Amino acid sequence: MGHWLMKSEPDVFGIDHLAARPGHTEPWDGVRNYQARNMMRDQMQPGDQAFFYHSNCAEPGIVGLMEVAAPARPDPTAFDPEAKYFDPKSDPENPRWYLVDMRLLRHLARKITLAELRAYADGPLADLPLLRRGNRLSIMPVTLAQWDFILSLE
DNA sequence: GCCAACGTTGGC
DNA sequence: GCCAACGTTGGC
Repeated sequence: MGHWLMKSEPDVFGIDHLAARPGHTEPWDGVRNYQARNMMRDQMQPGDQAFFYHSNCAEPGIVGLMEVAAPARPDPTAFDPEAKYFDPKSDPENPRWYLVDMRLLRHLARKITLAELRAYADGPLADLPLLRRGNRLSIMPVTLAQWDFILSLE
């Protein structure tokens, strides 16, 4: 089973938005980065778990746990001229963008902030992409050791 | 709001 | 294939 970290801006789609969805499940659409797409399309499997990370907000951090609810599929918003993330170069016959459906497992008992994670950047979290300078990946792999360590902070 | 870092685009 | 220009991300 794989482990991941997925960013979302709480003002746009935060953990409470996910909690309010039917089945606590939502298509993780709008990802328009090839590295992130490749991870969703090629590596993420149903049952994989992911941290829900709030980005671009006053206190960024991990706020919940999710699981992959269904295998990757083409992102339909790429085909919709009305959609914010419409991409005319994505052809339904040869889709450019993919998504996975994510289900909320639970909120964390407390937010584990980016500042707190940084305290371990020279230790157990040395290789966590989130802590690398200039990191902009919205989806990234987390090793089992990193996963367990972060959860132990809760 | 600022701005560093990064990915993408497109001219050549 | 190079690389400058541009747009976006995201912490602060």
